[in-house]
Amino acid sequence: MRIGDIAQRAGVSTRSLRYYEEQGLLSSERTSTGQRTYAESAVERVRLIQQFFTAGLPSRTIQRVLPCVDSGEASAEALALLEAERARITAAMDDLAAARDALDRMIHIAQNPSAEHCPALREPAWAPFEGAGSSAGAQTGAQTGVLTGAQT
Amino acid sequence: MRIGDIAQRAGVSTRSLRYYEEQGLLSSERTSTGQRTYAESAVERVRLIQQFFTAGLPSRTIQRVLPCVDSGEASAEALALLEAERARITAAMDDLAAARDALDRMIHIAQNPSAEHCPALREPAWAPFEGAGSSAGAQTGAQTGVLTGAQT
DNA sequence: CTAATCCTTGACATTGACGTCAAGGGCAAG
DNA sequence: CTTGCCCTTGACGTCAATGTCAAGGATTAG
Repeated sequence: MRIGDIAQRAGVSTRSLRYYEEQGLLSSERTSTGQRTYAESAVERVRLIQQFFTAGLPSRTIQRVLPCVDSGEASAEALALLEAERARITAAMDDLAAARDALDRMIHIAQNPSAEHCPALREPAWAPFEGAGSSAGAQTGAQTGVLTGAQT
Repeated sequence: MRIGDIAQRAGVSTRSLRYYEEQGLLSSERTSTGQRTYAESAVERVRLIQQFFTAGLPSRTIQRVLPCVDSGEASAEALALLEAERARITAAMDDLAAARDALDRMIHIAQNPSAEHCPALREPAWAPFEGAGSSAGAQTGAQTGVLTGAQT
Protein backbone atom coordinates (compact mmCIF):
# COMPACT_ATOMS: atom_id res chain seq x y z
CA MET A 1 0.00 0.00 0.00
CA ARG A 2 1.42 3.31 -1.03
CA ILE A 3 0.54 6.61 0.48
CA GLY A 4 -2.22 7.39 -1.97
CA ASP A 5 -4.05 4.17 -1.16
CA ILE A 6 -3.91 4.78 2.55
CA ALA A 7 -5.05 8.33 2.07
CA GLN A 8 -8.06 7.21 0.10
CA ARG A 9 -8.96 4.36 2.42
CA ALA A 10 -8.63 6.43 5.55
CA GLY A 11 -10.19 9.52 4.04
CA VAL A 12 -7.34 11.91 4.63
CA SER A 13 -4.92 13.74 2.40
CA THR A 14 -1.45 12.49 1.62
CA ARG A 15 -0.22 15.72 3.09
CA SER A 16 -1.76 14.75 6.40
CA LEU A 17 -0.17 11.32 6.32
CA ARG A 18 3.27 12.79 5.78
CA TYR A 19 2.56 15.23 8.57
CA TYR A 20 1.59 12.41 10.90
CA GLU A 21 4.82 10.66 10.09
CA GLU A 22 6.75 13.86 10.63
CA GLN A 23 5.12 14.12 14.04
CA GLY A 24 6.00 10.57 14.93
CA LEU A 25 2.43 9.33 14.89
CA LEU A 26 2.66 7.01 11.94
CA SER A 27 5.50 4.90 10.67
CA SER A 28 6.15 3.65 7.18
CA GLU A 29 8.65 1.49 5.48
CA ARG A 30 10.38 2.69 2.39
CA THR A 31 11.06 1.04 -0.90
CA SER A 32 14.63 1.09 -2.14
CA THR A 33 13.79 4.30 -3.95
CA GLY A 34 12.34 6.04 -0.95
CA GLN A 35 8.62 5.65 -1.49
CA ARG A 36 6.52 5.05 1.57
CA THR A 37 4.85 1.70 2.10
CA TYR A 38 2.19 0.92 4.66
CA ALA A 39 0.58 -2.16 6.11
CA GLU A 40 -3.19 -2.56 6.12
CA SER A 41 -3.25 -1.77 9.79
CA ALA A 42 -2.17 1.76 8.99
CA VAL A 43 -5.70 2.57 7.93
CA GLU A 44 -7.03 1.80 11.37
CA ARG A 45 -4.24 3.70 12.96
CA VAL A 46 -4.89 6.76 10.86
CA ARG A 47 -8.54 6.63 11.79
CA LEU A 48 -7.61 6.52 15.43
CA ILE A 49 -5.26 9.44 15.00
CA GLN A 50 -8.00 11.37 13.28
CA GLN A 51 -10.34 10.60 16.12
CA PHE A 52 -7.91 12.14 18.54
CA PHE A 53 -7.31 15.15 16.38
CA THR A 54 -11.03 15.64 16.12
CA ALA A 55 -11.23 15.49 19.87
CA GLY A 56 -8.79 18.35 20.06
CA LEU A 57 -5.72 16.49 21.23
CA PRO A 58 -2.59 18.16 19.91
CA SER A 59 -0.14 16.02 17.99
CA ARG A 60 2.37 16.04 20.81
CA THR A 61 -0.15 14.46 23.12
CA ILE A 62 -1.23 11.91 20.58
CA GLN A 63 2.42 11.13 20.16
CA ARG A 64 2.64 10.21 23.80
CA VAL A 65 -0.65 8.35 23.85
CA LEU A 66 -0.14 6.10 20.86
CA PRO A 67 2.71 4.08 22.36
CA CYS A 68 0.16 2.79 24.85
CA VAL A 69 -1.83 1.50 21.93
CA ASP A 70 1.20 -0.16 20.45
CA SER A 71 2.49 -1.74 23.60
CA GLY A 72 -0.88 -2.50 25.13
CA GLU A 73 0.33 -1.11 28.39
CA ALA A 74 1.04 2.23 29.90
CA SER A 75 3.56 3.54 32.33
CA ALA A 76 2.33 5.37 35.37
CA GLU A 77 2.87 8.74 33.76
CA ALA A 78 1.33 7.60 30.50
CA LEU A 79 -1.71 6.44 32.42
CA ALA A 80 -1.87 9.79 34.10
CA LEU A 81 -1.72 11.44 30.72
CA LEU A 82 -4.53 9.28 29.44
CA GLU A 83 -6.67 10.19 32.38
CA ALA A 84 -5.80 13.86 32.12
CA GLU A 85 -6.87 13.87 28.51
CA ARG A 86 -10.01 12.06 29.42
CA ALA A 87 -10.75 14.75 31.93
CA ARG A 88 -10.07 17.43 29.36
CA ILE A 89 -12.45 15.83 26.95
CA THR A 90 -15.09 15.58 29.62
CA ALA A 91 -14.65 19.25 30.41
CA ALA A 92 -14.89 20.11 26.75
CA MET A 93 -18.11 18.15 26.54
CA ASP A 94 -19.46 20.11 29.47
CA ASP A 95 -18.55 23.37 27.75
CA LEU A 96 -20.29 22.20 24.62
CA ALA A 97 -23.34 21.23 26.61
CA ALA A 98 -23.42 24.67 28.17
CA ALA A 99 -23.23 26.37 24.80
CA ARG A 100 -25.84 24.03 23.42
CA ASP A 101 -28.13 24.94 26.30
CA ALA A 102 -27.54 28.62 25.63
CA LEU A 103 -28.52 28.06 22.03
CA ASP A 104 -31.54 26.12 23.17
CA ARG A 105 -32.65 29.02 25.30
CA MET A 106 -32.30 31.33 22.34
CA ILE A 107 -34.19 28.95 20.11
CA HIS A 108 -36.92 28.66 22.69
CA ILE A 109 -37.24 32.41 23.02
CA ALA A 110 -37.20 32.81 19.28
CA GLN A 111 -40.02 30.35 18.94
CA ASN A 112 -42.08 31.66 21.84
CA PRO A 113 -41.77 35.42 21.61
CA SER A 114 -43.35 37.04 24.63
CA ALA A 115 -42.77 40.02 26.84
CA GLU A 116 -41.60 37.80 29.69
CA HIS A 117 -38.49 37.02 27.78
CA CYS A 118 -37.63 40.55 26.84
CA PRO A 119 -34.09 41.15 28.04
CA ALA A 120 -34.95 44.73 28.82
CA LEU A 121 -37.54 43.66 31.36
CA ARG A 122 -35.81 40.96 33.33
CA GLU A 123 -32.68 38.95 33.71
CA PRO A 124 -31.75 38.00 30.19
CA ALA A 125 -33.10 34.50 29.80
CA TRP A 126 -29.95 33.31 28.09
CA ALA A 127 -27.74 34.35 30.96
CA PRO A 128 -25.86 31.77 32.99
CA PHE A 129 -26.93 30.97 36.51
CA GLU A 130 -24.71 33.47 38.25
CA GLY A 131 -27.37 36.15 38.27
CA ALA A 132 -26.61 37.90 41.51
CA GLY A 133 -25.94 41.59 41.29
CA SER A 134 -26.44 42.85 37.78
CA SER A 135 -29.74 44.58 38.37
CA ALA A 136 -28.39 48.08 37.85
CA GLY A 137 -27.89 47.59 34.14
CA ALA A 138 -28.58 50.71 32.12
CA GLN A 139 -29.11 48.92 28.82
CA THR A 140 -28.50 51.61 26.26
CA GLY A 141 -28.84 49.18 23.41
CA ALA A 142 -26.45 50.72 20.92
CA GLN A 143 -27.14 48.03 18.34
CA THR A 144 -26.98 49.61 14.94
CA GLY A 145 -26.60 47.76 11.70
CA VAL A 146 -23.07 46.58 12.19
CA LEU A 147 -24.02 42.95 12.24
CA THR A 148 -25.11 42.61 8.67
CA GLY A 149 -22.64 40.47 6.80
CA ALA A 150 -23.00 39.04 3.35
CA GLN A 151 -21.47 35.75 2.29
CA THR A 152 -22.50 32.67 0.37
CA MET B 1 -16.37 50.75 33.60
CA ARG B 2 -13.26 50.97 31.50
CA ILE B 3 -11.84 48.16 29.48
CA GLY B 4 -9.51 46.94 32.20
CA ASP B 5 -12.33 46.52 34.66
CA ILE B 6 -14.42 44.51 32.25
CA ALA B 7 -11.45 42.40 31.34
CA GLN B 8 -10.78 41.57 34.94
CA ARG B 9 -14.40 40.89 35.80
CA ALA B 10 -15.03 38.72 32.79
CA GLY B 11 -11.68 37.02 32.97
CA VAL B 12 -10.44 37.89 29.52
CA SER B 13 -7.67 40.09 28.18
CA THR B 14 -8.22 43.63 27.02
CA ARG B 15 -6.92 42.45 23.69
CA SER B 16 -9.80 40.04 23.46
CA LEU B 17 -12.33 42.74 24.28
CA ARG B 18 -11.00 44.98 21.53
CA TYR B 19 -11.05 42.02 19.23
CA TYR B 20 -14.67 41.29 20.08
CA GLU B 21 -15.54 44.88 19.34
CA GLU B 22 -13.63 44.75 16.09
CA GLN B 23 -15.66 41.67 15.17
CA GLY B 24 -18.92 43.38 15.98
CA LEU B 25 -19.67 41.22 19.00
CA LEU B 26 -19.39 43.85 21.68
CA SER B 27 -20.19 47.52 21.67
CA SER B 28 -18.80 50.27 23.81
CA GLU B 29 -19.31 53.93 24.29
CA ARG B 30 -16.42 56.30 24.22
CA THR B 31 -15.44 59.14 26.46
CA SER B 32 -14.68 62.45 24.82
CA THR B 33 -11.06 61.38 24.67
CA GLY B 34 -11.75 58.07 22.99
CA GLN B 35 -11.54 55.68 25.89
CA ARG B 36 -13.98 52.79 25.88
CA THR B 37 -16.73 52.66 28.45
CA TYR B 38 -18.92 49.68 29.21
CA ALA B 39 -22.11 49.01 31.12
CA GLU B 40 -22.24 46.32 33.77
CA SER B 41 -24.14 44.12 31.40
CA ALA B 42 -21.05 43.86 29.22
CA VAL B 43 -19.62 41.36 31.67
CA GLU B 44 -22.46 38.95 31.07
CA ARG B 45 -22.26 39.47 27.39
CA VAL B 46 -18.55 38.78 27.32
CA ARG B 47 -19.12 35.58 29.23
CA LEU B 48 -21.70 34.50 26.72
CA ILE B 49 -19.34 35.30 23.88
CA GLN B 50 -16.66 33.28 25.57
CA GLN B 51 -19.03 30.40 25.96
CA PHE B 52 -19.64 30.38 22.24
CA PHE B 53 -15.98 30.66 21.42
CA THR B 54 -15.28 27.79 23.75
CA ALA B 55 -17.91 25.80 21.93
CA GLY B 56 -16.02 26.35 18.73
CA LEU B 57 -18.30 28.85 17.07
CA PRO B 58 -16.32 31.18 14.84
CA SER B 59 -16.71 34.89 15.40
CA ARG B 60 -18.70 35.37 12.24
CA THR B 61 -21.31 32.95 13.49
CA ILE B 62 -21.44 34.49 16.93
CA GLN B 63 -21.88 37.79 15.20
CA ARG B 64 -25.02 36.50 13.56
CA VAL B 65 -26.28 34.75 16.65
CA LEU B 66 -25.97 37.58 19.13
CA PRO B 67 -28.60 39.83 17.53
CA CYS B 68 -31.11 37.17 18.51
CA VAL B 69 -30.04 37.67 22.07
CA ASP B 70 -30.40 41.41 21.78
CA SER B 71 -33.74 41.45 20.06
CA GLY B 72 -35.17 38.41 21.83
CA GLU B 73 -36.37 37.09 18.52
CA ALA B 74 -34.93 35.48 15.47
CA SER B 75 -35.69 35.60 11.79
CA ALA B 76 -36.31 32.35 9.99
CA GLU B 77 -32.77 32.20 8.73
CA ALA B 78 -31.37 33.16 12.10
CA LEU B 79 -33.37 30.37 13.66
CA ALA B 80 -31.99 27.98 11.07
CA LEU B 81 -28.52 29.16 11.95
CA LEU B 82 -29.16 28.58 15.63
CA GLU B 83 -30.35 25.08 14.94
CA ALA B 84 -27.48 24.35 12.58
CA GLU B 85 -25.01 25.38 15.25
CA ARG B 86 -26.85 23.29 17.76
CA ALA B 87 -26.45 20.32 15.46
CA ARG B 88 -22.77 21.04 15.01
CA ILE B 89 -22.28 21.15 18.72
CA THR B 90 -24.11 17.89 19.13
CA ALA B 91 -21.91 16.30 16.49
CA ALA B 92 -18.83 17.65 18.21
CA MET B 93 -20.04 16.14 21.46
CA ASP B 94 -20.41 12.81 19.72
CA ASP B 95 -16.88 13.04 18.40
CA LEU B 96 -15.63 13.85 21.85
CA ALA B 97 -17.54 10.92 23.29
CA ALA B 98 -15.96 8.62 20.73
CA ALA B 99 -12.48 9.83 21.57
CA ARG B 100 -13.22 9.56 25.26
CA ASP B 101 -14.32 5.97 24.74
CA ALA B 102 -11.14 5.25 22.83
CA LEU B 103 -9.16 6.63 25.74
CA ASP B 104 -11.26 4.58 28.11
CA ARG B 105 -10.40 1.44 26.21
CA MET B 106 -6.72 2.31 26.44
CA ILE B 107 -7.00 3.04 30.11
CA HIS B 108 -8.79 -0.22 30.67
CA ILE B 109 -6.15 -2.15 28.79
CA ALA B 110 -3.40 -0.32 30.60
CA GLN B 111 -4.92 -1.22 33.93
CA ASN B 112 -5.72 -4.83 33.07
CA PRO B 113 -2.74 -6.03 31.11
CA SER B 114 -3.38 -9.49 29.73
CA ALA B 115 -2.59 -11.46 26.63
CA GLU B 116 -6.17 -11.20 25.46
CA HIS B 117 -5.65 -7.55 24.81
CA CYS B 118 -2.39 -7.88 22.99
CA PRO B 119 -2.89 -6.16 19.65
CA ALA B 120 -0.63 -8.72 18.00
CA LEU B 121 -3.02 -11.54 18.91
CA ARG B 122 -6.40 -10.17 18.07
CA GLU B 123 -8.33 -7.21 16.78
CA PRO B 124 -6.79 -4.27 18.55
CA ALA B 125 -9.16 -3.59 21.37
CA TRP B 126 -9.06 0.13 20.79
CA ALA B 127 -10.22 -0.18 17.21
CA PRO B 128 -13.58 1.18 16.16
CA PHE B 129 -16.42 -1.16 15.39
CA GLU B 130 -15.72 -1.59 11.72
CA GLY B 131 -13.69 -4.73 12.22
CA ALA B 132 -14.52 -6.67 9.07
CA GLY B 133 -11.66 -7.61 6.84
CA SER B 134 -8.40 -6.83 8.50
CA SER B 135 -7.55 -10.40 9.37
CA ALA B 136 -4.82 -10.73 6.78
CA GLY B 137 -2.63 -8.23 8.57
CA ALA B 138 1.03 -9.12 8.36
CA GLN B 139 1.86 -7.15 11.45
CA THR B 140 5.51 -6.38 10.89
CA GLY B 141 5.61 -4.27 14.00
CA ALA B 142 8.23 -1.79 12.88
CA GLN B 143 7.95 0.14 16.11
CA THR B 144 11.37 1.50 16.81
CA GLY B 145 12.06 4.33 19.12
CA VAL B 146 10.51 7.07 17.06
CA LEU B 147 7.93 7.90 19.65
CA THR B 148 10.25 8.90 22.39
CA GLY B 149 10.01 12.58 22.94
CA ALA B 150 11.55 14.56 25.73
CA GLN B 151 9.95 17.66 27.16
CA THR B 152 9.58 19.38 30.50
C1' DC C 1 11.25 4.72 -24.97
C1' DT C 2 7.55 7.71 -23.58
C1' DA C 3 3.72 9.64 -21.60
C1' DA C 4 0.83 9.62 -17.62
C1' DT C 5 0.43 9.17 -13.00
C1' DC C 6 2.21 8.77 -8.58
C1' DC C 7 5.71 9.72 -5.42
C1' DT C 8 9.56 12.61 -2.99
C1' DT C 9 11.27 16.78 -0.17
C1' DG C 10 10.92 21.62 0.83
C1' DA C 11 8.86 25.61 1.67
C1' DC C 12 5.49 29.05 1.84
C1' DA C 13 0.24 30.18 2.65
C1' DT C 14 -3.93 29.86 5.43
C1' DT C 15 -7.26 30.42 9.27
C1' DG C 16 -8.57 32.34 14.00
C1' DA C 17 -8.25 34.06 18.35
C1' DC C 18 -5.48 35.98 20.42
C1' DG C 19 -0.14 37.79 22.42
C1' DT C 20 2.91 41.39 22.22
C1' DC C 21 5.46 45.37 21.12
C1' DA C 22 5.61 50.30 19.72
C1' DA C 23 4.53 55.14 20.06
C1' DG C 24 1.73 58.15 21.99
C1' DG C 25 -2.28 60.32 24.81
C1' DG C 26 -5.39 60.46 29.31
C1' DC C 27 -5.76 61.03 34.13
C1' DA C 28 -5.18 60.98 39.19
C1' DA C 29 -1.59 61.78 43.00
C1' DG C 30 2.09 64.33 44.72
C1' DC D 1 4.39 69.73 36.22
C1' DT D 2 5.95 65.13 36.76
C1' DT D 3 5.49 60.31 37.78
C1' DG D 4 2.98 56.24 36.95
C1' DC D 5 -0.55 53.56 35.35
C1' DC D 6 -4.20 52.86 32.09
C1' DC D 7 -5.80 53.64 27.58
C1' DT D 8 -5.52 54.15 22.18
C1' DT D 9 -4.45 52.34 17.35
C1' DG D 10 -1.61 49.60 14.36
C1' DA D 11 0.90 45.99 13.10
C1' DC D 12 3.34 41.91 13.35
C1' DG D 13 3.96 37.17 15.83
C1' DT D 14 2.01 32.60 17.24
C1' DC D 15 0.28 27.87 17.01
C1' DA D 16 -1.51 23.81 14.51
C1' DA D 17 -3.14 21.10 11.01
C1' DT D 18 -3.40 21.32 6.39
C1' DG D 19 -3.44 23.34 1.46
C1' DT D 20 -0.62 24.24 -2.26
C1' DC D 21 3.06 25.05 -5.40
C1' DA D 22 7.62 23.69 -7.25
C1' DA D 23 11.11 20.72 -9.21
C1' DG D 24 12.28 16.41 -9.89
C1' DG D 25 12.45 11.05 -9.46
C1' DA D 26 9.65 6.41 -9.67
C1' DT D 27 6.31 3.33 -11.77
C1' DT D 28 3.46 1.69 -14.98
C1' DA D 29 0.82 1.16 -19.36
C1' DG D 30 1.45 1.35 -24.16
